[in-house]
Amino acid sequence: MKIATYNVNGINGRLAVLLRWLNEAKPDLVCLQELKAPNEKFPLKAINDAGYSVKWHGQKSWNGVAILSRVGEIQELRRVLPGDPEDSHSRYIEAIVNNMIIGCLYLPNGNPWPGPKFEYKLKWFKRLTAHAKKLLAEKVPVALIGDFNVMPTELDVYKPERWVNDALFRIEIRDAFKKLVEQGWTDAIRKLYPKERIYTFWDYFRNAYQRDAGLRIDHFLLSSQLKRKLVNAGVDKHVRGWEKTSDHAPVWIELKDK
DNA sequence: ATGCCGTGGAAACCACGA
Repeated sequence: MKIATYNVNGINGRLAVLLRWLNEAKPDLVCLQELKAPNEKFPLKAINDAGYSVKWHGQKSWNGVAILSRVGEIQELRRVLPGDPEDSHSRYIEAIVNNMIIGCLYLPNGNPWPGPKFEYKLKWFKRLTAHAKKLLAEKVPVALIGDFNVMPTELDVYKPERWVNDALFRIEIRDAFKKLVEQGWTDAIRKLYPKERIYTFWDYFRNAYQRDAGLRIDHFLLSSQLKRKLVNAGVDKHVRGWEKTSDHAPVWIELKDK
């Protein structure tokens, strides 16, 4: 079972890149973020033709998340993170697939700090943490997957000192991530590669990709039932070098069947 | 230290991203 996450930065603008990568990597499940398309402009036929069924939650211009599967039915559980009826951003979708609960998320960016966007990010993180606790209490295989917009440690940033006042690296956000993980989640990439510099995002400008000036912000958090099955993980870094590509690269994990 | 690049949407600029 290969599960991937990919912030596509506009699913229609990146459709050729997405399809090329799906065909090459052949993930069984995929969590997508930043669709940047309203529900009716989701490229359903192209995704189906690539062999995937899909549940998605779009929004005009911004955000948008989707879960793709080529291995089993996607049983949607929710498309809103609980805790704020006023929140209109499409940043969360959750489903049962292959006897797992998959929570696909796009956490708010939060810049600039300080300000209302940063406060929204902190609140969203608290809501996620509360919901994550309930998911763990169900004692079933569950994964929280997506663009968390946080570099958990200094190992996850090319130049940590330049990012200390950025909303992706502010200590409040790193603490929020730490608190979430300490509920009992496993950061899959760090579990397998505790000391390596691994990035999942490179800015479009200043030749960030060529300089490998990257960030690790796309994560897999696994419950204990899935941690046991974790056998491999990686970043499809070369996809970031393709024409018309996203600023994120796809990230993936492999779980053994039993 | 910075939006230098790139998207979508509206309108030939703006909001937003990380």
